[in-house]
This record gives sequence, C-alpha cells and structure tokens, in this order.
Amino acid sequence: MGRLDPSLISGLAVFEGLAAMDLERIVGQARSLRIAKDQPVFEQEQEAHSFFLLLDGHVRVVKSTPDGQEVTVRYISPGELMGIAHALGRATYPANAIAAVDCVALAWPSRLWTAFASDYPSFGASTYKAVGSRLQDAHTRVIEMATEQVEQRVAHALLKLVKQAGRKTDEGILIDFPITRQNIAEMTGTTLFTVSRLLSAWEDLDLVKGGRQKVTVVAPHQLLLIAEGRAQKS
Amino acid sequence: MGRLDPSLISGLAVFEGLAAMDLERIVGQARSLRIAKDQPVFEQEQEAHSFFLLLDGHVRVVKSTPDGQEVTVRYISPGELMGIAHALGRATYPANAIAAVDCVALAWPSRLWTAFASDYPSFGASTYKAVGSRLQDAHTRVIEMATEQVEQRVAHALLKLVKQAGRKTDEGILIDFPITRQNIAEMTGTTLFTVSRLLSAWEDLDLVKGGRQKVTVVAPHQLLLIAEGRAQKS
DNA sequence: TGTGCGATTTGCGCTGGCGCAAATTGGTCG
DNA sequence: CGACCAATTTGCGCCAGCGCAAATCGCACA
Repeated sequence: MGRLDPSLISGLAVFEGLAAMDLERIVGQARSLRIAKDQPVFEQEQEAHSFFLLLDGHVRVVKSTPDGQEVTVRYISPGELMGIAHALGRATYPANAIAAVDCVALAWPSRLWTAFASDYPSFGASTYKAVGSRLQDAHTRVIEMATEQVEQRVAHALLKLVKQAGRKTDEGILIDFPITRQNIAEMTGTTLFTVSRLLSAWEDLDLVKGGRQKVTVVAPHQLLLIAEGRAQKS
Repeated sequence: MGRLDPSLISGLAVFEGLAAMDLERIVGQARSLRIAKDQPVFEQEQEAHSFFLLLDGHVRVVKSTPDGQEVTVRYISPGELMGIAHALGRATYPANAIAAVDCVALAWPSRLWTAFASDYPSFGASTYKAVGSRLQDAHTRVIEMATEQVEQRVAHALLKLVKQAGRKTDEGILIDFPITRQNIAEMTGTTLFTVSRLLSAWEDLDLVKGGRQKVTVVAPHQLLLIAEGRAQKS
C-alpha cells in the first residue's frame, strides 16, 4: 500500500481547522482503495463497516425500492464523505453507492468515527454540518418534487450537476462523468422517455447539447429560467 | 414563571442517559412558553435565536416556496426537539413552525446548544441521532414522491399520522389534531381536491371516516395495502 | 336560533407525462 | 472494418390527477 500525500487532502472542508499532526494521525489510519467504474463502494442494508472519503471520481448513491425501481439520492464528488451511516446512528448503509467512473477513496472502520469526532471536535463539527446540509438538500428535493413540474425538476437537476461536476469545454459546460437519460430520470422521479424528450426540445433551442451518456449545458441562464418556472412558453 | 416538574420530561428520548442532576441543570436554563393554536413557534428565514422542546401539542413544520405554495415537511409531537437549525450549522430557521393546537414548549437560546452538546455527550449524541432519522425520513419522502402514485402517498401519509398522533376511539383511530384536506395535500404534493376524492372513495369502502378538519382511520391494514400498492382495483 | 365563513364535495374538461414499440444512433470490441 | 449492443429518439394512445366552479356542509359565535 502506497503512502498518501497529505497535501492532497489538507485543503478539504472535512479537515478544516485540524492541526497538521492530527490530520496525519487520522489519515494514517485510513486504507486507500480504488473502485472500478460501475462497482459498488457499499451496498444498501449491508453492515456499515466503514466510512469513506472520496478523493477522486464520482459516486452515485441510489436507493432501490422493494419493487425494483431506483431513485438516485445524490452524486458524491471528490472531497466528500460517504457511508457515514454510523454518524447517524445507523448500523447499515441506507443506500447503494456505485462508482460512476474509476474512483479513489480513503476508508476508515466505522468504529473510529466516534473516536475521531470526540478527539477532534472540528472534525465532528464539520461532518455534522455536512449532514445538516444534506438534510437541507433532501428537503429541497421534497419541495421540488411536490411543487414543480417535471420540466423544472429536470432543469434543476442539470444545473445541480453542472455546479457540482461541470467542466468547461468550448461547447459549454459538460457534466464530468457518464450520465444516461435513465440516470437523470432517477434523479427527478420521471422516465427516461420524458427526459429524452425534454433534452431534445432544449437542444432545438440551443440550451443544451446531448450525446450518448453525456450532456453539455450551453445556456445555463436560460435553463435557470426554466427551472424557476419563469420561461415563456413558445 | 412557574416551576417545571422534571418528572414530566425525564423519560424523553432526548434526555436519555443523562444524570438527574445534569437534566435539572439543562431544564433549569429553559424558559417555558405557550403557543396558541395557529400561532408560529418560529418562522422561515428568521434568525434562529432559540431551539425548542415540544412538551404538549402538535406543531406543523411548513416550507413556503417563493411563489407561495406550501409544503408540510413534518409534524412535531411532544418530546421532540424543533428549531435545531444551530445544530446543523444554520443561522436561520429553514421553515415555518405553526402550532396545530395550543402547545407548551421549552425554549433555550441557540447559543447554549454547543455547550450542551459538549458538556453532556449523550445529549449531543441523541439529538444527532434524531437528525439522522430526519434525514432518513426526508429520503423516504423523496423516494415516495418519486416512485408512488398519489393514492399511495396519501395512504402513507395517513398511516404516518396515525402512528405518530393516533388516538383510539370507538370508530377507529383518530388523528389527534385538526387536519384539513389541504394539509394532507401539502404533505403529499397533491391538491385538496384529489385528497378529498380519495378520502371519499375510501369512506365508501369503510377504510376511513372523514369529518371537518378530522380523519379517522377505520381499517389501517387495508390502507397499508393501498400504500404498498398491493390493493386490488375494484 | 340565525348567520357567516371556511372546509369539503363533486361534476366536467383538459393535459402533462407515462407506457410501449419500433427505429436509429454511436461506441466498443473482435 | 463490421457486427453487436446499449443508449437514445420519437410516434401514438391513454389516463391519473389537476384546475375551476358551483353547491353543500358544519362549526362557531352572536
């Protein structure tokens, strides 16, 4: 197992306010791992043996319903914690986490979480803050699902992806990992057909540019108008 | 201001594992207050000066969208904390909290939150666990909104209310506070018309019994079948 | 007991979005 | 370079659920 370069991670929000020595002690107890594209990082109902810090790549968090439908809860970007079931008082993971691309992550035994949180208060505080903002996100999702039309929800989802994982290209802003219409549908509670139709329509208006397993947002501002329900119908 | 009887609250989950003395110290710093029906406990965007423990009554937590629609996030029952924005790293309340009936609550200045959590670890732990379970709830809501039909969502909402605030009567289980069709609609992301139609239909089947600002569930098990999508269409 | 208002019900028409199927496209791998 | 397969597009039909309006009901208060 190779040595980790602390400079890679010293700037992360999770470790904000930690002394270099403490940081090293924490990181020193981690094991690093690679997850190949489409492989699970952890699985729903599985015992939550570890929690993770994503260093590189993108991970899709999906919940499966008893009858086989899937709902994408969120995408994890580098620098974010995942699998912190333990911090929420859970013994098992609440969802499946699947690598959207080849990923690199650090993993700690769940057991260490409590120790870290009490030994390094700023670590505990920042993770709880993270949990708080996830609760916010979840509530926002609920509001959106309850009050917005599919078109607005898909627009919001795209904008969220752009903000979180947008990479500037000469055509616009590209979502930096493979994403299918089906994936977008699972984020917004609709069907891949409807997403496809919407993207086609937007492509006609030069708001986005589609592609196989990819989406490029050309006119984020226009998209925002749609997301807010302020777009004029043609 | 009257003295509080510690025995009223010593059994609450929030204070689980606290020594009697610590409990008294915490409660001693609270101010108790009454909130009249339909009055706000706190309001969205307002600075989060206090956090609360509901002792008696029921509080509806509602988020308003910019365009005036409202979504009910949850109902608070006696024994639950509310307004813990501070614990989530927020400076303002994320929603409106309105007394569904006359209520009694304890209030502490938000500033004390951090002190309590570090001085009494079990207080911190149990509240974080509460936050965790709210995150769970929120995710469940998202899943429901994304995958279920309106009929199932309304059934789920009713069952949740029954579990949380059901009172047994000779006709069935009554939701123990005034609740309108509009309220149920705001919980499930639909319209009061649709809720009314569903309740009427269920009343014809003797699954529930309606009334002005009230609902009595007669056949919870049948309702569960509907909620799970396992009910046979007539 | 009467009055007034908010809550509820119900009819009617409409449409956003789903479901299915078939065609097409684009990438990958031998 | 060609075959194969997954992803995507698109046409078509349908219906769950919304929006509105009108009627009714039930409670609270004078």
